[in-house]
Amino acid sequence: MPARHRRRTSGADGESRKRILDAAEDLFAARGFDATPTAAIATRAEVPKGLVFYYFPTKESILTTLIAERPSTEPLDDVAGLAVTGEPATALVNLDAALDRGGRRAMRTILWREADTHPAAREHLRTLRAYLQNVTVEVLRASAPLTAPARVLDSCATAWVAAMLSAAHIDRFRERDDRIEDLRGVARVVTAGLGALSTP
Amino acid sequence: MPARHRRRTSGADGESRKRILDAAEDLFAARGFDATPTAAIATRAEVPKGLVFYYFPTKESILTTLIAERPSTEPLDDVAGLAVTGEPATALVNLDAALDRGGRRAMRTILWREADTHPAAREHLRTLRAYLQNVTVEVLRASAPLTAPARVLDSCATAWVAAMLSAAHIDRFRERDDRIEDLRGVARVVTAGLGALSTP
Amino acid sequence: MPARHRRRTSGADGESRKRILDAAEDLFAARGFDATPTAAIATRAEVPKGLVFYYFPTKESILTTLIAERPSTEPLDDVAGLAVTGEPATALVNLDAALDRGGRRAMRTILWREADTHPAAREHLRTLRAYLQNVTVEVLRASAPLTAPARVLDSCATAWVAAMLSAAHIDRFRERDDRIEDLRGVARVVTAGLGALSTP
Amino acid sequence: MPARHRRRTSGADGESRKRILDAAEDLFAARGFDATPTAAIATRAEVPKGLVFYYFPTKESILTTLIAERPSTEPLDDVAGLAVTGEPATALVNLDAALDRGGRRAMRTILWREADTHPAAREHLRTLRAYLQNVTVEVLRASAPLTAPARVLDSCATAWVAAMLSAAHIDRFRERDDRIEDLRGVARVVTAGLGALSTP
DNA sequence: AATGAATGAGACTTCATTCAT
DNA sequence: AATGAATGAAGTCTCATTCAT
Repeated sequence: MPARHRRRTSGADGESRKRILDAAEDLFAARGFDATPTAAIATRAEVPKGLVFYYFPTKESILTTLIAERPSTEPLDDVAGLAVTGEPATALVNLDAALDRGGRRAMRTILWREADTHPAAREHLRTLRAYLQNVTVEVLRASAPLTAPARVLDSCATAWVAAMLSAAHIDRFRERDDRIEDLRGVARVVTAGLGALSTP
Repeated sequence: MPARHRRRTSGADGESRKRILDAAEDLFAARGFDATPTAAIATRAEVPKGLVFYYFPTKESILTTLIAERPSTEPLDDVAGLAVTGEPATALVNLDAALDRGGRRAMRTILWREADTHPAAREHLRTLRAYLQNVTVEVLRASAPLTAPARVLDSCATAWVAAMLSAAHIDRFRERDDRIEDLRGVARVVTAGLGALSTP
Repeated sequence: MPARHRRRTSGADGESRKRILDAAEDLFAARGFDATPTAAIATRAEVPKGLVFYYFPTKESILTTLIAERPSTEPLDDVAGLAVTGEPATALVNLDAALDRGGRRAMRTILWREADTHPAAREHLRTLRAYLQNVTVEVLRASAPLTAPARVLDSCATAWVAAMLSAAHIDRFRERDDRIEDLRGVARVVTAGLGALSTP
Repeated sequence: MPARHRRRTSGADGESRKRILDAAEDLFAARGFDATPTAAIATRAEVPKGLVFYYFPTKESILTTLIAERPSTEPLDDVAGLAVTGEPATALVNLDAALDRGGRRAMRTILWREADTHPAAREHLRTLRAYLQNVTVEVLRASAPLTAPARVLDSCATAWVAAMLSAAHIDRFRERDDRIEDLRGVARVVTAGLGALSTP
């Protein structure tokens, strides 16, 4: 006997809509988009099946909405605050922590998994990468004592972004502590490299 | 009008089996496992639908077989040969090229996409990562003129592996040339860092 | 040209579900469970194929539901009323007629055919047999003038139940009239035996 | 890797044929005809799949052959020997034992299960029933001291055949000992009835 | 705005049977 | 006489989506 959904007096408007998106985010991340039936989304959201299609014309549009409305990383409002003058390595690690704090783990999983198939995800990823690169350059510039050529700064940022993304995505099955320890080491190497390639 | 398959008298042995695996590899990489119907595999392999299940009891087992039989990266038989004494940055870039040459791009795409859902893929990825880390350490040791503490070498390798994987996987939608240019820069930073953190 | 089903707005509640069970009952009885495609059930029920699985998650569950919901024999509400004092043979024949009237022929066919393979059917059959045995004992006790030892009554009931089941199941391919004629003879023998083994 | 069947030097001719029939008999009895794939028959017979169709043009013909060649009950060669003058009840129980000894349990299971769908099985069952009826009459006539009218003898035989078939088929899920105990009781009732309805 | 029965295309898989060797 | 790869029709089941209420 299917659990009747008592006519939800829709506390705040759009309450159901949010529940649907929440459910979809969880399920898409856990099983993948293709392997998630809309019926499962409705069940987990505790709304009737029909309501899903009332809010979203297609299953695809649930994904699109998720990508559009739920940032994988909140824009950092105080990049300068992350800098630690004279200790760029610490600053980099801070940056990773701040980004990790701000974002939605599930959304990142979804974005990468679906990037091959859904242009919106691909596009989002491109933007994200560029943003990370810029922020990293900023943090390094504000923290490193020396002047480095733009190209060197860029390469350092590329290395660090790769390390962060690797830790978050590729190494997502490893223990969190191990990943952070690895990141510290990489930060040291990158900033040492930055120092060596800068003019005093 | 369905293309009748004239009874293919198994020209070479295992010919059909190979065709099926080839087709699956291509399609899984292009659309993802879930989005690839077994019928599409049969069509692309130019074998009748039933034959797919003659060789592989389930769709899942096609994926498992692919992961077991088709290495994402051939083991490098001459790691030492990649070293360039005194020029570790060049050596690193060589390493990336060698790995890229040896492996199957499609398999890598598949492995990462399905890692969340298929344990076999996850396991394979773990092994791959460890292998890359080891090889990178070897190459650096053989190329760098100075003695670096093990921890530093490890961190450098971690950084480089992250860069290679990033370039191959995360940045797979960018132009190939751009990615290689980026890798060169990262190699320079990493080796500079290695030098700075080593004892002369 | 596939018969489009105009969207049947569930006239009476559970209407479609009943149609599906009806169709399944007929077809399972006629061809057997294994030989009945779910598509045939849908066609006969005049519902779209998908609806069958909306109501029943698996084909097996259609059978289980049938066994659970559709009695092969209605419980007799007036056993005493079947008794004919002094004429136990007549009473026995009455009993058979009453049971035959109350029950669903198709369900019995299904139950016996699937008993080897479906535990639910086997269990149901066991219960049915015990019920028939009890009812027969009651009818005999109420109709026979003499006092018979419990063991004798039991054996008479066993004989009669065997005869009824044989007539209904094993001899189901013979003419109905022949079977009834046979039953009358058996009733006479059994009650004569009962008389002979009773104390006056 | 499929178990290669070493080219059986076909010890006695028809060895494979027998193995196939044996396997089919077991499997049809256990799972039913429809639920038994020809591949399973080949596997259990330890012959290659193709060989099944070398000996039998269709799956159906395996069943037909089984029914034609493998009697569910061997014809009793010494019916008279079963009689026990003056103790018809004992004689009846002897008869059941003799029949049970002679026959193939599996074949009986198959025959009843497939009777609804396969005419050959139905026909065989009809013949079997008639045979049992005749033999029972013979045994009773040879054992009972009194002369009974033919109709009474017939009814007694019908009752006994029903009891035997019930015990063998309908009660096949009960304990064997219980069934035999029941049969003894029924034999007593039937012979008592026979006595009561006979003229001295 | 909300609901859940209804719909049918299509997915994976099974299997009797064929046939070149 | 024997073999096992090949074939395709058909079966069970899933699911996005529609729609009357």
